[in-house]
Amino acid sequence: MSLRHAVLGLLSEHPASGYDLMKLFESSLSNVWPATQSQVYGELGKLSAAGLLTVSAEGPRGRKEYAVTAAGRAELRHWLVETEPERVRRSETLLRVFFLGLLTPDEATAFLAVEATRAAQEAAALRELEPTVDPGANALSVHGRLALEYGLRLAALQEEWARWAAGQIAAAQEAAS
Amino acid sequence: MSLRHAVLGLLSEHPASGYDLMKLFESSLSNVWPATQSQVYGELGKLSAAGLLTVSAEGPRGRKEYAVTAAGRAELRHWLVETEPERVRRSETLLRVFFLGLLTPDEATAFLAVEATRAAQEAAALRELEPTVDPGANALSVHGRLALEYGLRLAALQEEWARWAAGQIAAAQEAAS
DNA sequence: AGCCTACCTTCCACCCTTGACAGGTCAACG
DNA sequence: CGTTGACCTGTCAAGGGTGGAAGGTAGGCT
Repeated sequence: MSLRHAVLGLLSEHPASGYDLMKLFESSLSNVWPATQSQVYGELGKLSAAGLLTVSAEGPRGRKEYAVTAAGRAELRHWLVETEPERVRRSETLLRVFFLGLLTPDEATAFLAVEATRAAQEAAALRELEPTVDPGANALSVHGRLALEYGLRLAALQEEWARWAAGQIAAAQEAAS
Repeated sequence: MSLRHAVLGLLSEHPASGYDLMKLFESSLSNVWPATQSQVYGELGKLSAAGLLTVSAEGPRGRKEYAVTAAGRAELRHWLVETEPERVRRSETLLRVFFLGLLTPDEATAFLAVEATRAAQEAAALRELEPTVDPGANALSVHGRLALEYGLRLAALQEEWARWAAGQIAAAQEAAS
């Protein structure tokens, strides 16, 4: 349901083709809302059928450039201001944590260790992304920095938590013996 | 794809009916992996057809109690030890953050303020859940505590981040004027 | 005895997401 | 001139998640 708004939002900066949008998704937005190409093209079709987008230009290879209409901007604004974001937290990792008791303590701590290093790697990857986000570039990147910071903090949290949890398991093991 | 493992995991503690499972989901697991009743019953059917579960007892109102088979335990273990958890981070809130530039600074900070109070409320709700998780009760609750701690830390992170982000926007606004 | 509530299962229709496939065109380089 | 690679759009099947509706039974309370 939010993909449509992601597309509207990206196009509100400047008109683009489906192909362009895919690149935008891959570069910046993929971390918060991944999308496949079939989804993007499908959504462009639906949005223009609904009058929220128009084909603003046609290029070389059948390229169609879409631009947001007034109705599209209104919808985007409506979404941002008057609707509540849906928060479904579904974490396969945490689901596994619930069942860690089915493993031996060693296996469980190993799992958490993997989790910790993974979080560290992700933090490193995000830090490499940091200079990419040029402060003055466009309005999107300004707020992209905020999202990036969130990602960094989250990765740090995950690493610390995983280490702490491994410690908890080790402590419980000692208490039992 | 993980719902099947959530069901297997819950049943590995003790046998239960679909109705029982729904209550378990609502009480503990819903925070990390929500499920609807249609999903649960469907999954029970598929799992017993696949031989990972058996009907261990039949009760009053057509109640069927399912128990994990040896194959089911093997599958559960396989999932825990030999497969990688899927990590798709899809956050509608962060998606909106990317497009906060379409709002006035005041509207944007208001959005973040809502986010901060929401995180605080969630933390409070989780803290109320804390005594529910009895340390010695069952193997599941031991690790449930770990998941709960994660939730608490995450909520704290979200609140702090939202306040920080609001500050960033205010600072940018001042710099511009 | 009768009713209400909790118990308990099952089916269906819709949407989003994924992944794969299909197909076509322009530009540049050797 | 021919091939390669980047560009560009589109369709389809399958699967998971959501929400709602339907339908029926046991136990307890008045």
